[in-house]
Amino acid sequence: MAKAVTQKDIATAMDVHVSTVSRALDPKLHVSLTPELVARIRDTAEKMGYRPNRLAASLRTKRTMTVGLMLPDITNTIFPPIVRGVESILEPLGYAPMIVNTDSDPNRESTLIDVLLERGVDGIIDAAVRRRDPRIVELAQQGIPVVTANRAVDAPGIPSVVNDDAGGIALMLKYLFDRGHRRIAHVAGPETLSTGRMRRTAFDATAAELGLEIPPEGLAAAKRFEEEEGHRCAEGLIAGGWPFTAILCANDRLALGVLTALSEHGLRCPEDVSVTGFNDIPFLDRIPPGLTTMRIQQFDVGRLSAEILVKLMSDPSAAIPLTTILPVTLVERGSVTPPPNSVLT
Amino acid sequence: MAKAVTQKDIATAMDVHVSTVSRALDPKLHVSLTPELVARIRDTAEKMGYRPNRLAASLRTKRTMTVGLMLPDITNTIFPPIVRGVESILEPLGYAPMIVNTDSDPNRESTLIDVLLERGVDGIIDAAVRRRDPRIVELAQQGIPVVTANRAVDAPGIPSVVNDDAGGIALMLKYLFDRGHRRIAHVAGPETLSTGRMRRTAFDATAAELGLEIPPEGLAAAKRFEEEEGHRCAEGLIAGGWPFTAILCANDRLALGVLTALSEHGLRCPEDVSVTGFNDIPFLDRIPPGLTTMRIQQFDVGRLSAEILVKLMSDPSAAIPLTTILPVTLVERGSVTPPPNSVLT
DNA sequence: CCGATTTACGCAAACGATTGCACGGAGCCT
DNA sequence: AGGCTCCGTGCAATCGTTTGCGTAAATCGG
Repeated sequence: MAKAVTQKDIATAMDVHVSTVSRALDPKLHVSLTPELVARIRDTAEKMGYRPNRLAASLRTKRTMTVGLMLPDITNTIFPPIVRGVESILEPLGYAPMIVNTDSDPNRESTLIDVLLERGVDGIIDAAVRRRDPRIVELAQQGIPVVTANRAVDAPGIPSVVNDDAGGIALMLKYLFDRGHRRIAHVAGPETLSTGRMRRTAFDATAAELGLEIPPEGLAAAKRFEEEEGHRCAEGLIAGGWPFTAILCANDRLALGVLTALSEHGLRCPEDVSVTGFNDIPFLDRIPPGLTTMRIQQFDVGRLSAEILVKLMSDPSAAIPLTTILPVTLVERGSVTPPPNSVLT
Repeated sequence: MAKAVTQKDIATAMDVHVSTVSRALDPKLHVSLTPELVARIRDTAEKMGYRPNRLAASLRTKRTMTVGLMLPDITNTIFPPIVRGVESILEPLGYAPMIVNTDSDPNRESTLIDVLLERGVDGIIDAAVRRRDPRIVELAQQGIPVVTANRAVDAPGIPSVVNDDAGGIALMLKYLFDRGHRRIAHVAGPETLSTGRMRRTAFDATAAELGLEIPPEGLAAAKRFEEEEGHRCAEGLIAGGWPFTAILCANDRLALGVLTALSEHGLRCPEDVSVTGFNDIPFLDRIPPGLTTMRIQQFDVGRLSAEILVKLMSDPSAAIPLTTILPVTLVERGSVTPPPNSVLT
């Protein structure tokens, strides 16, 4: 930083007190000042190229106008839209997000929380939260504004903005059922994440509701939401020997891994096996056979969680919706057809 | 923030002066202190749950240990890896990046620079820079450490880390040439970006070198690096009537748009027209027919620009490589074959 | 026209950490 | 043994803004 112009410089230049300058520059003008003086101060400030020093202000006010945004990994395509959604609310209000990537590592997560705290963030949006996440719960209890995005923590009390995981899976399973599938396998996500858990639970519940008997060989659980895990799980399902006609996957990346595994085994999708995903990640429409999936609204997840955080930061005791669930929509593509020997056809 | 423990609290608790505490907590111990005292101070600090207040320190030292990272749009898949590369260098050194998205809008860019400056960033990595970008040049001249990533500005003096755009295009064009293509069209990127310009220039130069005559109808220029623009340009090329056998695109997204347009016109890739891209974005390998493209090393672009910025920040007069060019590698996939009536076949 | 408000601004103390300088005491040299 | 050096620590200013309080001058009511 070069020769920074300070309020004091303006004050001496105009022969008024620095506090007067500070008040004149206050956008909301909390104190009565001659409009004429305010105008003069403001434009000499402009002329002198004054740029407020937020650090000094923050030191005094205890507010940095910064919020921490915790992500598992920004290179995962579902997160950038969340970032933009958060930004869309925060930026106009003068807040700036400070983004960190936890790599889904609890140790890193803890370290990064410290980093955010040292920098004095006014609040945290956590999109990397795990179902059991004592550290973040502790923060919330200490009164630090926290909201989780895309995922939720098991402990109550922390506001979250999530997608309708349960509803989406139920809808998808029924969709497959309606098309004649009865032996439907499931590649579940990590049990440690609310998304993985919710979707798995919804699958089980809906299967029961539909009177489907899914044997253990029809269920596989991924350790991470990654293609390789989808691949591995599909291998397991195939090896299991249960003659499934469809595989409902907990997310798109798992489904992509599943598709790879199927084709390696000479199984075609959708002719031999139908496959479905969840999220509708970018470019999915261009990847054959066109994965039928559940579209989620990531931008809105970011937007709403930022809105809630802002409320929380301005009034810690405000009435806040504890859980906000965003609707999902089924997008049909080419990866689902009636099963080979459908009961319907 | 709750009841923050300060150095003064530690000082009174231990009956020493706050300056002593400050010195004891200094990781590099600039001043001689009894090791035993240092140890005692450090662990009572630990016990009391002391967390340094970086704001206060920054106010005094004029260093925030924060760097601005300017991106056009984080949802564009080539940028997240840059972010991670930057982070890989900065985080261990105690720096935190502050990410902003310019949406390629010069006004937003200028506003966001102010935001970064107000927050006192120690330096800026600009991956959103345009060829003509007076504001960023001005900053650099004022002595603010700046390095551009992935792109460069036309004015000299600002260090940049870029991919071998020229070499990559030359290689790609020769690759097509070697496979028998002689009528090769080009969908160029925006002239306002160094990447668009460099690639276009390299195309022209290499074509000349190979003795290819590319008529105006064989050249189209996209306004943005987006699918729709690729589509539009392809329409133009087709309408132009020049019987090209291949289209070399300035980047993958343009190429994807081109592919769409071709298929809309009943032209198959690669049977009727070969197409190539640049960047090798995620999932490209799974999109038919498998785009042959130039892989760039985005993580390293981020990593190296951060390394250079750090050097620049610690010693403004250090000898810095002004232009760092990273190698690119051709990845062959299915979108290129010899032309229908190849001179070679 | 005088006392009570209100208005418009100055004063100075914070916020928490850093750092040049001062200073008392211990150890060294001659 | 006296003076000098150096070592370890305290003192106080400083970074740039904000804000409670104080106080002159302006305004108002009667």
